[in-house]
Amino acid sequence: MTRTEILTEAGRIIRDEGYDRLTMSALAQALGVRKASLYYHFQSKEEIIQELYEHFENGLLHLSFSVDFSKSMDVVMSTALSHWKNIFSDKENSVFISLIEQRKETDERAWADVGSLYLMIESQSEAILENLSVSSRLKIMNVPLMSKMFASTVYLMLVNEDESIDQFVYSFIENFLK
Amino acid sequence: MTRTEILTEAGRIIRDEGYDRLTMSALAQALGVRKASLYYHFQSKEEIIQELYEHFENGLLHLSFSVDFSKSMDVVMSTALSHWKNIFSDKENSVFISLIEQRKETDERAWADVGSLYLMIESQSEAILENLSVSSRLKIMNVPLMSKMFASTVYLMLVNEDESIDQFVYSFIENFLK
Amino acid sequence: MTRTEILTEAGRIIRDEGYDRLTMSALAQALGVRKASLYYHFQSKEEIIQELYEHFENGLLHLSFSVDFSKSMDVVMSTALSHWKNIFSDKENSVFISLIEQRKETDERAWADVGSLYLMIESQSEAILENLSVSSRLKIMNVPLMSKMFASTVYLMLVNEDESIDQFVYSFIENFLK
Amino acid sequence: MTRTEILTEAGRIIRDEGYDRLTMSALAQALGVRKASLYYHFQSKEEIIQELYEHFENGLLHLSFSVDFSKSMDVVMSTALSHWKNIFSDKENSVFISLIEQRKETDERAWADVGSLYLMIESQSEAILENLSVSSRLKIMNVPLMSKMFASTVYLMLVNEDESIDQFVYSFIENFLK
DNA sequence: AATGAATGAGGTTTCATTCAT
DNA sequence: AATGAATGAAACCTCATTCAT
Repeated sequence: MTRTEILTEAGRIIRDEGYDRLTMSALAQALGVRKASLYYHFQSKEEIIQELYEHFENGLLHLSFSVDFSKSMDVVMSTALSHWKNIFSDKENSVFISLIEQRKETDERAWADVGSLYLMIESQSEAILENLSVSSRLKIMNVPLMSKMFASTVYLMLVNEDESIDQFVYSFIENFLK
Repeated sequence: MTRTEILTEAGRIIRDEGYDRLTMSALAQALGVRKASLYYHFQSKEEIIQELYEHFENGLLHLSFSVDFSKSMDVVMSTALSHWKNIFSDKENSVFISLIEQRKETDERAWADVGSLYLMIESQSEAILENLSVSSRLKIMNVPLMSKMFASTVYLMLVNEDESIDQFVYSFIENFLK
Repeated sequence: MTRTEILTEAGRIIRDEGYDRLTMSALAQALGVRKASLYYHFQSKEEIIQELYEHFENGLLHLSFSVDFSKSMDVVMSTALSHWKNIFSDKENSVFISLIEQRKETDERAWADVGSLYLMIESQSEAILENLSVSSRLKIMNVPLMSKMFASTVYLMLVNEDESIDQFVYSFIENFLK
Repeated sequence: MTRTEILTEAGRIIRDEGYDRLTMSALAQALGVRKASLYYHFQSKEEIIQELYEHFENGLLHLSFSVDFSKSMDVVMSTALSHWKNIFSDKENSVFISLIEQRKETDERAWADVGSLYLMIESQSEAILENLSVSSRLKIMNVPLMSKMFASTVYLMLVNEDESIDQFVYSFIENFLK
């Protein structure tokens, strides 16, 4: 059993059964190991949780994302959407998102991470819309305003695993494409 | 001590200290009462929580909201915004919102309530935008799309107590007012 | 089960089985009660121990002791000896003495109490010897010096339950009686 | 890492942090080694402790001590005092003394060792006082009695690291020197 | 000579709950 | 209407020890 295996299982429990079901007993049992063994790898339950945060903060929140703006608007938007959907449906990331959504009201770190996650979507949205607008492919006047609205919608749908997100994005394209 | 007093204090703890800090001990102590006394009023902790849900589902989620569309668009939107802000900043409601946000990943009822809450905002937004659009006061073509985006943004800002919500709404008005 | 009963049993365990055998499990079992019940009466194990200290500090260390110096030297010394022996053989006090002797190297409070206990013996010894000396019944020149030596010997014998303490005191009287 | 290094560090922990802080984990960590490594050198924690006892019983308690009684009383006493102070302040011995003082109520071996240690002081004191008395340099009649008192005082002061021990011995000399 | 990994036993504490009063 | 007292279950954690490598 490695640190990573423990973290993975801990994440799985948090996402599938809920944060408050993550107990050292449950974790040990799920790993087919005795409780005490967990303490060989981690000093405390808290350390496990902090490591989960760290792991994902260093990964998910620092993902870079490049778009080829020479492509048509359809393609640009589809690419972005795929990118986001992949991020949010990725097994590992979904653990993190579940964690911070459950803990954001209680744990300042989670709260900050929720903010960062939203900001990631918003800033990427703005970059895309800005570019498309500048290249006169979008009939949008107030880009920052539109970006905020677009990002909010996308963010909410991603977090809630709302499957109609594709439909929304296509609608958006249709409506604002010049 | 009444059922209501217990519920109020339980809500306060959930909102101010977090759901997992709501223990029968903490609740009793906060009420200046012994633990056992709580069981005179409620059969279990679960009953307290379910009652909290019920109380707010019957109140907050069924709030009706009427707008006087004879007023100018500014006034209509301002009124709606005030209405929403009042709802979300209301002490009692903030308890509920905090509860469902903390429990939505774990508790199906909370998940459903989060959905309902969002829907409330969305349907009211749509009604307003629809009306303003029909009366030609808004330059919006696709009202459902715009409503979704508007509602998502407003909802996120309300939940996060983002104080720039006024600014957002005014920007929106400026941009889409004919 | 009362607080006092718990304290009594805790003391008994410390004295008879050793400080490190005082566990909440052992204590509960000895009292015919479940572990959790102890926490109704005390917030923590530490609280039990501090209460043991307090109980005895307020009792044993503040014992007043009056001697009738009109009696003969034999009687005065016998009385003092009985007084001390009673104190040290008293069941409750022996618990405290055992506690502080076991903890004095680890726990500052115990260390201070050991000091106080010795001082009690020393100051009472000095008072007695001083009086007997002033009334010319003792052939002692340097009373403080002699008191210190006498008190040290008595203290060590009391703590170690050395049964030859009577013999020592009688020897002392014989030797220094005018 | 040698057996001796382990014993030294174990002793250091006992003296500086207290017997109950001596855990195999703490010991290993202090030695910059993994827990399991300790079991290469010792079969058990108990073996470490027994070895500590043995080591010091064979050393400290069997120390011989010779005095040159041709010197003046001042010198004889000063020499004895230095001898004792050196023993008790010696780093290695202080470990042992701390150990037996902490364990004497719990561990019979410690109890016996405390007795032996005291006896060492007492018998050496008696030898000195006897000699000085026989050679008419002390105005002491009952040497055994005086020795016991002197030894008790010295012992207590040594164990408690009472720095006024010099003052006490000088007072004693002044008072009983012929 | 050392250690990575695991573990059984047991430690303190918290929790929701019960029940006689 | 309230509570004093108790409790089973389970939480987190520590400890000495083992064993294959």
